[in-house]
Amino acid sequence: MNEAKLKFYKSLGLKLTPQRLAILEYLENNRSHPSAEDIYNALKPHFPSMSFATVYNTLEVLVEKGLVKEINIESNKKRFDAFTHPHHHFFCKGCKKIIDIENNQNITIPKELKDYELTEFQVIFYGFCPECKNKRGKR
Amino acid sequence: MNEAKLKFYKSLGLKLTPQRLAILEYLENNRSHPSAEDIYNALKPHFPSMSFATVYNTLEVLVEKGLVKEINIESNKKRFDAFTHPHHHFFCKGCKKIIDIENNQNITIPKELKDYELTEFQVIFYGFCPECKNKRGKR
DNA sequence: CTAATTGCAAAAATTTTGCAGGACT
DNA sequence: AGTCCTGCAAAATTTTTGCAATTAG
Repeated sequence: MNEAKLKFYKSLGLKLTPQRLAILEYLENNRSHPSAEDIYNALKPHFPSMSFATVYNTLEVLVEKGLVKEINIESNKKRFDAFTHPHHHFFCKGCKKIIDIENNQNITIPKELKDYELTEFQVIFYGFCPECKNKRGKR
Repeated sequence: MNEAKLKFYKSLGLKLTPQRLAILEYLENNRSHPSAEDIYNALKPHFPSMSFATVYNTLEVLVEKGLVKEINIESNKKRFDAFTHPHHHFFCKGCKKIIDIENNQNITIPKELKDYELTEFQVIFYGFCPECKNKRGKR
């Protein structure tokens, strides 16, 4: 991670512990939208003493600071995304893969939300990726 | 529940136990997108012996048969919706309320999904409902 | 009558919490 | 040095499972 980024993180009041940096870096280099467990498993070899609590604590802080987004698509499992520009997602119902969709979508703000405060929206596409589509065969 | 509906449910090969009927009816008369626990709590007074397993089993069957949809918006909690026509949702980050959005949205199918099987999509709007908006005050 | 469904209790999966010791600034 | 962070273990939350007893068709 470069100097500028380090400074930026410090400016948010974050202590830059090795574990925290590793989690951030892992997320930034990884567009697979990993779960807390994925992150834990990936980093465990490098930080044998690291605990789940640290992963969860760190993710919570990163989400608070807006550096990471929480994705709730897969049932009962949070997944995390360090790509924070507005974008959409495709969820494969077979292998649970999530891919980023960067198309612009022309969303109409519903009149029902007139008196609401709207902070963001996203489109989620569901279906089967090419591999899973083939595995299930024709129907 | 009327005759025609009962016949329809039977035609799907579903045994119509009192618990199952109560769950279905509760969902059909309720657009709050309840969780399994909400359903359990609502029906407990009428079926003191009913267990969580029954609620979960029933919901699973109803989802399989396409009578109910599972909604994964709130982190780590499944919610259920008997309104199965395609529609969108608003999620209040304050009180966790989910409301239906029935606007048509002109979604562009992304070219990234060319070789994918697309089964459905939905737009999720996030923000604060009028009550929660006021509670948090201006910022 | 038979297979499907229920209820119970235990287990699984994921996330949260309290606290003591340790590390970052 | 002081505060924030880590690691551990226990708890909390939600969902799933195994199995014996019951019930709908």
